[in-house]
Amino acid sequence: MANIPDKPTLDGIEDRWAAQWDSDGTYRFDASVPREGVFSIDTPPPTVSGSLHMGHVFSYTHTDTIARYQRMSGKAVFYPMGWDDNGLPTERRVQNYYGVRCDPSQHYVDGFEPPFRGDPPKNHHAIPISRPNFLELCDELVELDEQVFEALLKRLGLSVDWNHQYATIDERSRRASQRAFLRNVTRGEAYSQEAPTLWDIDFRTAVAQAEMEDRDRPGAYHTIPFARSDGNGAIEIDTTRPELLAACVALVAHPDDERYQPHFGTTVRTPLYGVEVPIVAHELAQPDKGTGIAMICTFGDTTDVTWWRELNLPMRAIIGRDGRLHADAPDGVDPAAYATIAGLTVKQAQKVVVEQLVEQGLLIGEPRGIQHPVKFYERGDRPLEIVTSRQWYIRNGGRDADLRGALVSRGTEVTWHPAHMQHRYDNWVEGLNGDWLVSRQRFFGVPIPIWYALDEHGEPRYDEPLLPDESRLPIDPSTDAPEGYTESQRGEPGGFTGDPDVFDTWATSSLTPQIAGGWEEDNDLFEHVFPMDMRPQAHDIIRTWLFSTITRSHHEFGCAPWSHAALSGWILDPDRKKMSKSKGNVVTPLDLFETYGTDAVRYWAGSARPGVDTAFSEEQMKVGRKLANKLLNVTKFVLQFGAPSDDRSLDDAVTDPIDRSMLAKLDGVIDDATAAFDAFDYARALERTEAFFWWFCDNYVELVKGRTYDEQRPQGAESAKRALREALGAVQRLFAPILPFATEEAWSWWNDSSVHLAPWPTASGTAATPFGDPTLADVTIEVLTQVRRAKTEAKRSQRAVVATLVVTAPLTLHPAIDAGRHDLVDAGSIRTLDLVDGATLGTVVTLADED
RNA sequence: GGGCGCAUAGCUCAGUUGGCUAGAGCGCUUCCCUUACAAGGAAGAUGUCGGGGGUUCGAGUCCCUCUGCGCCCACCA
Repeated sequence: MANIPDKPTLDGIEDRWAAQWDSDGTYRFDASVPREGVFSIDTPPPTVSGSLHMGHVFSYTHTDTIARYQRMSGKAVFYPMGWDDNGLPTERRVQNYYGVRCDPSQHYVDGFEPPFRGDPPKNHHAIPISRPNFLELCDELVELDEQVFEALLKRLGLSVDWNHQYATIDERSRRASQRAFLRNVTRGEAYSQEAPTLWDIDFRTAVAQAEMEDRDRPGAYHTIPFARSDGNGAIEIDTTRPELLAACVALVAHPDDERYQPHFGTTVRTPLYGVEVPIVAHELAQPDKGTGIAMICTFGDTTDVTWWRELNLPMRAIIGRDGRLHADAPDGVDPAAYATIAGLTVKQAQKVVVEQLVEQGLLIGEPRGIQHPVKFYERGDRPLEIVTSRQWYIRNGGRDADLRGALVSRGTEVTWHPAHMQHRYDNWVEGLNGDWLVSRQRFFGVPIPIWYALDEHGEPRYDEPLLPDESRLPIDPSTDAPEGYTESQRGEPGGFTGDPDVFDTWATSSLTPQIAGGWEEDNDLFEHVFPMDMRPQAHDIIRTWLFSTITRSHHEFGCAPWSHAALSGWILDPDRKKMSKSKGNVVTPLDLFETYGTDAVRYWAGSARPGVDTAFSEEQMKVGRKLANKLLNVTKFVLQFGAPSDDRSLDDAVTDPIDRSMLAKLDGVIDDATAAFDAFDYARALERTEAFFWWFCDNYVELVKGRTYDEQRPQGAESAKRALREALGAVQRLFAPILPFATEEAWSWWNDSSVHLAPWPTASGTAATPFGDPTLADVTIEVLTQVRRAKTEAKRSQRAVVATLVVTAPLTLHPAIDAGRHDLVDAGSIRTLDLVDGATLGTVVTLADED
């Protein structure tokens, strides 16, 4: 037990207590507790690609309050920490940090030293290095970043068990990711397919539906005539992508469109290239768009893919993986005409094609500028193209109504906080239009653990992939050989080749409950924590992380991966706009921790209702600091009265009606806060606790402090001391989830063990006993308030003596006022108090003259 | 086009099954160095609960409708 300081302070308590919790193992998970006594959390692994920002502070605080409440409620809390260091963000950061870029054609250099470590000059050209060298640098930087993150999260006071950590690129994650995938393949839940795929031409990788977003971009309608093959005039189409004319395979109109019905089954010739293409009907064609008839290209957008597939149209692809037009003309296209655009970028080609159309009089009118939504990879800078490539997919219901229904149904096994977030999940799952593309043509990721046998011509046999035995995992098919082959057979006819791709980062992070829980690695642990109790996350990644995690759990275990999903909101600028990264980084979390104290920042976060977007507010942090400070001061004050002189039961010791009334009020607060935390509503628990706390400090303590000193009334003094300590202890514990540092500090002055391991308070039951009326004390306090008002209005000090106080009150209130009479006289410095009968509560205050 | 959320004091927000004159904090005004706290304390002013209609003895709360804002999703020629 520590001594009570003369001058309580919040300064420095974070480092002191964080170190203490570390050395005491305060938050260590006890894996011996049976599953029903465990509360397990599927902690979001932050992307380790920069710095922690206020969004992290906000949502991790919310989770931590729940973890702390559950721990105090007697649960063994499994609260691991993961790092998402796998994937593109890390690759980018490594490039920018070391001034290098990955070039798989380079050879490995032993002991390679990068040209820079941090901030290469702007004019520096990234030097190409081998894939293994690049991956080494990824590992190095990720290690550094994770140390910084861990320090900051400890400073935030997260009650994470730091013995349970993982990184999405570490060996255990790679093993889990590959194992889960191989099982998906074996059960037919994953497959590879050569198909048109959304493609980012800068990153040169395929992109999944979930990673795609719309951005408004300027474009222009070009009206172009297609000459009818029978020589009878032309059909005009509108297109925003004239550069794709060479890729045109058909024109399409709605089957009910009378304007075009006569033309279905006939053909036209493409301008410039002279390819004969059919006019076809499909209900996706919209009569009110443009001229009502569209050209189908392979491929301009995802609708083209649908048409191409459903109408069995030929392939005439012209866009390559680098975003440039293929060197050779596709089948049927006039090579001379195509040569003028071969090798150009999409943008350059459009310019050339439009010029050619104008020259040949094939552009009707002027191009009409519009703003229209264009599909982008969420991390990309140029519009997505669609190219054909072989990719791996995991079935997610996008092409199977039964599976889709099953996954929606899994969503109903989860309790959503707030409840309406489930709509977003349903909405997403029901709107899927393809399976989940998991392969990526990148470097820093979990390798796809597959080889392909090569036939006698050296061509891969994709229909018969070679799978490693699970005991070998993790493997890298680019350096490991499949069973039954030797490394010398790599790339040889009759030999094998490794799948060159890696998994999308979501393919691994969709397994966080499995990875953190020790799936197939520590079966005992896994049985104690899975399915998990809580998945906390932001609502913008319901369609990615949340959905993919449910999908993997559904395939592997046939259950939902957790019973609760807690969705946190966004941080908004004070002007209610979504907080931009740049702005969010101006005020760093560490600065705020230093300025206001960690508890104050947590108070701001904890004041936000679950799932509600919340304005960034330093004003709220100031209020939080005030609260934490008050808690220390009132603790010091209450404790200085000393411990009660005996160990009678609470019911026996607290005899004064005012004290019993206060405890009854406290009972209600404890019940409310407990119910709120059980419903994951930390904000409501905080609000109720806080309201009680200020009432306690401003009114109850002021009212009874005279009595605690009063040697004439030892029983009353004992009652007050005991009630004060009872309430203090409850309040400290009620605040502990939100303000872990200040409560621990205050608790340590009169307890030997951590407040965070103390039992969550329960109602004393005072409310059901004599004088256990929570409103009784309020009558006395109302009178006290009127006395205070009289002093304020008289511009006198609150210490001014009241010569006589006449209280008028209905008879029903007289017992309450008599009960508080002594305390009132003390607190108000009242010489004589007369109580008379009257219709309403009122007072006449006569102040004594000033000396 | 489909779905979801929000609208209460100048600002940020509570208001859980409908129930006394609608609450808190910040900000604002006045006063007080009072023995836990001046990074404090006491007191005070402030609202057509977005508009309209309905159910009810009674509606901020339930129903309908309109308006405004925000988010998610959608095949975007």
